[in-house]
Amino acid sequence: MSESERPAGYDPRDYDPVSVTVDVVALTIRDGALHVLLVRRGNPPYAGMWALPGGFVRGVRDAEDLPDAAVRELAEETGLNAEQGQLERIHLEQLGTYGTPGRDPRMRVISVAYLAFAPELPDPKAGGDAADAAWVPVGRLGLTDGGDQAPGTTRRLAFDHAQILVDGLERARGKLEYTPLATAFCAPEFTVPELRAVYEAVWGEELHAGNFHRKVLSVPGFVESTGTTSDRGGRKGGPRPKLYRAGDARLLHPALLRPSREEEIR
Amino acid sequence: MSESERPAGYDPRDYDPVSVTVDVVALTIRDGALHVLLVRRGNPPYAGMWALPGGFVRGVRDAEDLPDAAVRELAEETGLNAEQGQLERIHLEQLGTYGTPGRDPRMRVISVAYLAFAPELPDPKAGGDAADAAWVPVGRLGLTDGGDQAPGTTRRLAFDHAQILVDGLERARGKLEYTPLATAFCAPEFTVPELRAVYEAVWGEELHAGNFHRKVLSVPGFVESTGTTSDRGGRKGGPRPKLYRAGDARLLHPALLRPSREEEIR
DNA sequence: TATGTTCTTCTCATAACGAGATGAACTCAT
DNA sequence: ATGAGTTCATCTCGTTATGAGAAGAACATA
Repeated sequence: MSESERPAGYDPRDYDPVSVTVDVVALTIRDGALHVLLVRRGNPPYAGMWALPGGFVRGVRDAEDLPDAAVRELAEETGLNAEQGQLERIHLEQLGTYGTPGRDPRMRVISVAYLAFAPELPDPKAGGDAADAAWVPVGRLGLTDGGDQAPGTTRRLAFDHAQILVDGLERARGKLEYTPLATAFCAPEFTVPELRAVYEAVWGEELHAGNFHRKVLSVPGFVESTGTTSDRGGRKGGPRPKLYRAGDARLLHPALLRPSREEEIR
Repeated sequence: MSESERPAGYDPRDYDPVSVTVDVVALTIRDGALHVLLVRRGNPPYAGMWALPGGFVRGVRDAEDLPDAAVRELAEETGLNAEQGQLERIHLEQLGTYGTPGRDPRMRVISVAYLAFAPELPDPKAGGDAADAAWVPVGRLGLTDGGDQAPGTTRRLAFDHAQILVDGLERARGKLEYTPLATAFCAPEFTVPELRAVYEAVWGEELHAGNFHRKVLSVPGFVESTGTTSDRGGRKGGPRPKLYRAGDARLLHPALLRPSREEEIR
C-alpha cells in the first residue's frame, strides 16, 4: 500500500468508496462430468440469472480474512454444512481479482475470486440471497475461451462471472498437470480408474489407460497403496481395482502433461 | 458478487469501508543479479522502511482498472517514463490479493499485488509519496520462503510486503519454466548466453551451457534468429555469440524445467 | 455359459534430458 | 605478438520419460 500522502487518521469513508466481494468457482465431478456450483440471483441486477456464489467481505465490523469469506459464502448460499465436514475436505485457492470499472452496474466493486475443488457433495440448498442453487455441468454452459461474448453464445452468467469461470477452469486444468489436486475430487480412498476419470472430466479428453496407470504409480508421492481392493469391478465388467490414498507430494515430478496442446502454445 | 440482500440503491459508504490498493513487485536483472524495485516510505506507519511501490486504486472518481493503477503507481513513485517507452515493454500480470485483517495497522486494506518483468531500466527517481526509490538486489534482502519472520532475519519491508515479494519471486521462477517470459528481461535482441544469465539470476543456480543452448533452440517459437552476430565476445573471451529475437510462442513446449527441486516437491 | 468390458502389466520405438567433450573464436595479461 | 584462459556452439552417449499398442486375468451382464 503506502498511501502516506494522507494523514494517519484518514477515514476511507470520505475517500473513493470501493466494495470488495468474494466469488467462488466451486468444481466437482458428478457422473463423470465436471460441474460448477451456481446460484440463481433473486434480486436485480441480473435477477433470475445464474451466478457464482459470493458476497461482500466483512470489512471492519467482524473483519474476516478473504479465504474465510469465501468459505462462509459457499456455506451460506448453498447449505453445505461445516459440521458434517463437507467443507473440510475442500481445497481452496485464490484465483484472481476482477475490478474493471463497470463490471457491476450499480457501483465500483472489486471481487476476489476463489477456486474450490470438492469431492462429490450433495445437492445444495438455496440460502441467503440465492433463489436457487445447483451443481451445473460445465459442458452445458456453452463457454468459450473469450468468456460469454463469443458469437452464437448466450450470456448465461451474471456480471463477468463467465470470464471468471473460464479462468477458473483453465487454472484447474493446469493445476492437474503439476499438482496432485485431482485427488481432491475423489473420496479418501480411490482407484486409479477413478482418478483417471477426474483427469478426463477436467481436461475433456480421453487418456491412455495403461500409460496413465504407469504414470500415476511412478510419480513419487502421488498415491500410496491401501493394500485393499474395491468391492466391485467397473460398471460394465472388469476386475476389482486396487484402492489408493493421496500421497504426501505437493508437486508432481515429473508432471503429468496433458496431450495435444499444440494450438494453445502460440 | 451478488449481494442482493441489499436494496439496489445501496450506498457502500454506509457499509463496511474497505480500502483497495495495488502493490507492484517489479523485477529486473542488473549486473547478472535479480533486483526488485523498492521505495522508502516517507510517512508512518513504517516510515523510513522499504516497501513495494503501490497506492490507492481510484475507485469512483476517475475510476481506473487495476492494471492501469499498477502502471500508474509504478510511474508515479519511480519516475519511470511512459513517453520514453520504458513502461511499454514491461510485462505485467496479477500476482494475488492480500487482505488479512490487521495487515495495515490503520484500517482495513485489501491490496492487489502485480508482478512486473522489466528489461534493464535506469535508476528510479523518488516521486509521489516515496522518500527514495531504488533497484535492490533480491539476494541482499535475506528473504526466506516463510516471509520476513524467519530466525536471524530482520524485518526489512513494510506491511506484509516481504511475503508478497516471496510469492512474486516464486511465481517468476515458475513462469520461466513454461513461458518465454525470460525474454522480457532482455533487450529486443539478445544472445543465448544472455538469456541463460536471466535464468541463472532468477533461479539462483548455474545451468549447463550446452544443454541450455540446445533446449532454447529446439523449443518451437521460443527465439528466432536475427541472422546477425553480437559485436563483442563474452566478458573474458570467447567467440561473438549470435543474436536472437523473442519468438511468437506463448508457452514453452516442452517446458524448460529447473533442476534439483527435490526438496520442494513435498 | 457366452460375450464384451475393464484393470493391470508388458513391450517397443521414439523423444527428451543430464553430463561431458571438443574445436574454434575471442579477451586479456605478459 | 604471444600465450593462457574463457566462452560459444555443437556433438556424443547413456539414461529416463513418453506414446502406442498388446495381452492376460477378472468381472458384469445377457
